[in-house]
Amino acid sequence: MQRVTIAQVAERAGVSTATVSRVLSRRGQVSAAVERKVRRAADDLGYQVNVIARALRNSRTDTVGMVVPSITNPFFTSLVESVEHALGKEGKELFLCDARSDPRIEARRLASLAARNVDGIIVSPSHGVDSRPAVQQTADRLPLVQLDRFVDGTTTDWVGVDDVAAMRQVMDHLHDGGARSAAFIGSLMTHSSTEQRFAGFRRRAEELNIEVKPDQVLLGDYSVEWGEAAVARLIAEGGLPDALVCADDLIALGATRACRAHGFVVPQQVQVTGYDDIEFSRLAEPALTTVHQPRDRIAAEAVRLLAAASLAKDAERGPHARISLVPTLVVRDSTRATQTPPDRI
Amino acid sequence: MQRVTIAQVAERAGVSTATVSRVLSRRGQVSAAVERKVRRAADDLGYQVNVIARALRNSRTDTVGMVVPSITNPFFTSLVESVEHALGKEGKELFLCDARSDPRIEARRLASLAARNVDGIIVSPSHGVDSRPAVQQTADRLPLVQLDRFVDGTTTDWVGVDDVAAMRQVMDHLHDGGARSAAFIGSLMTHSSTEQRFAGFRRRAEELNIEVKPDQVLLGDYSVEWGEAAVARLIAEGGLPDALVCADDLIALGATRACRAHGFVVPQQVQVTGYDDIEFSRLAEPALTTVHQPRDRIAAEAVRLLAAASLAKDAERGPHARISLVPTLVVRDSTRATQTPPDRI
DNA sequence: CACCTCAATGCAATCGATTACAGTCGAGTT
DNA sequence: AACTCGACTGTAATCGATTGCATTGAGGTG
Repeated sequence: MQRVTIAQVAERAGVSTATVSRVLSRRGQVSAAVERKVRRAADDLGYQVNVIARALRNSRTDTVGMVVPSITNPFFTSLVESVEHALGKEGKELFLCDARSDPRIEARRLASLAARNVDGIIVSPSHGVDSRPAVQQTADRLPLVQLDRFVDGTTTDWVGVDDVAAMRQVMDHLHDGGARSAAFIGSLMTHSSTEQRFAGFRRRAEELNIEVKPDQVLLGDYSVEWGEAAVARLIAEGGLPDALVCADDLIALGATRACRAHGFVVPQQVQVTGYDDIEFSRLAEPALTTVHQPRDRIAAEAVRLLAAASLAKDAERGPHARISLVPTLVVRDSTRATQTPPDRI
Repeated sequence: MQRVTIAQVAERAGVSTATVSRVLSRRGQVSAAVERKVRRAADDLGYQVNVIARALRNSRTDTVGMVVPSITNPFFTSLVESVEHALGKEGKELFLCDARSDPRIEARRLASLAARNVDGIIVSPSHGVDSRPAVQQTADRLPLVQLDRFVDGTTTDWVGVDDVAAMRQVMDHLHDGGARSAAFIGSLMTHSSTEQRFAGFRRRAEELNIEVKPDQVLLGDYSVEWGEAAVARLIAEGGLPDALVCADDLIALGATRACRAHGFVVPQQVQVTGYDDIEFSRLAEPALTTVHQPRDRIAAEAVRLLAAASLAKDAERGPHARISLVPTLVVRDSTRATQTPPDRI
């Protein structure tokens, strides 16, 4: 159970700990003969560096921390996977934390990551406002990149997609399919992502002359249940519009399900769109039209930014980057294809 | 950017580092006046312990490592969430790793966790045989609990569900619904979970006199795609049996989808069952009948075992525990309820 | 042959927090 | 008054790996 230390390897090889360290970390000059002896001894004893001790000395851990609002949301899960993959190429590891969509838990996680001397942090903040203190404070102490969502009024690097451009594509597509009225189902405006998506939705709706009744903008949270509840409410309060634009796929899946449960045919009577392109969106009945986020690109950019920030020490930190990538619309069966003759033109 | 150390706090408070440490870690006697001074100084400077240094000294990190085959599989994701929750109550944190279903990556992760001095490891091994060396080796060095799946021939603690009992429930239910023949769609027999589930399936099928054609046992992997492919193959090779018993929900979702795509009505013409009860199983069309795993219980037991193992030092490690919990069948719409008169009796 | 250079190696300090041990001091005992 | 006890506090060692500086010695130069 007790671990093998560098001192034991040194003794066995008949050299000093300094030499062992030089061999094992490939720094400094060591004669071939000694190198062989040391490696031999290390292998025999099954030596493994103590990452903790090394980290203390080097104040580098080769570990990046990541905090997401919810690990059960498939979008974040696959984002995490992409990030881990990107980090792997740099020989770094990922320390993943779930904030349970609670800014207080999020703050604890961030503090804990900082205390662990991670080399940098990637965070998708849980709340557009309440997450600010913790995020800003953490960003002051070490490299930090916000992903997908961002906190209002913070100055850190950010990588995400252009929600407004995405919504323009969605609306154009729905319009092509004959939609003349639409509802928006999102989360409370406490996430930048909902804000942006709603802004894009509203602007393009106006331009295309698609009607959006004030009481058909429903805000809850990112969950299947909320999608179901929102549709139930719409139906109870006067019926469905031509299209339901949802701020994420979970909501859209719930919405679709509720439509069908209430006897509405998707997409003939109501078109439904999602956002994120999680795996299950393709399995729904009907398969969901949604916005595909380029997760690998997002992850790669985030990792690149972190690496850059680690190099540029304190003083010389330049202005922060805001990288927004262009997402693509994935047309499936929950909307009407352009070819389909619209119902009422 | 540079961190505040205990020495700076000590200087500011006009005491020694020892005293500061005693105050901050609530150990040893310190007069009220001094305590106040120290806390004051610590707050003023925004002191935060350096977890790395503490870990080096104490050789405890209050961190548990967890390795799962795939973080994109919703079952594991929710298991992770449960574990994190259970650990939180003990003031411990979770370091999560994804093995990408590859025993080699898994081995690297395990080694890396050990090098980081985690206090214990929870692993759901990727492979029933190839994972052995790494798992056993790691278990020899620190407390380790296997979750859900386990590796053949290892002697470590394990927590999971009684797959055989679960399959008995599944088969009884299908039989009640009139099934007289069935196919099994699972992963290759490289996971203990598939093995156990198949064993339970086969045994109960015999007892109930349900026909299982040898070529209707299809083994692939835990994925939606495989479920789809397997059904396509069954149809091509002579048609579907009365029931499709799937080793997990992803497979079942794919299978259901394929059935419908080929014009088979579920559950009237084919009954389908899953395993795990992931969230999306309830959203499928039709909603999936599946086996619910008591994730919170599993997680709690695992955490308890780890804590126990950490206490009992080396020598006195008793025999290893194998805890199997009883899962429950969740009947939804992809099978025929008992009441429904079977088609052909 | 005296002296210099440079590769190879060892010594010891260092990272930051914890803690065994020792010293100080005031109050209580005899 | 001398002594004991215990509450506080400080000194310094410790965890394990890394690294600046010093040392050694072989080979080269004038």
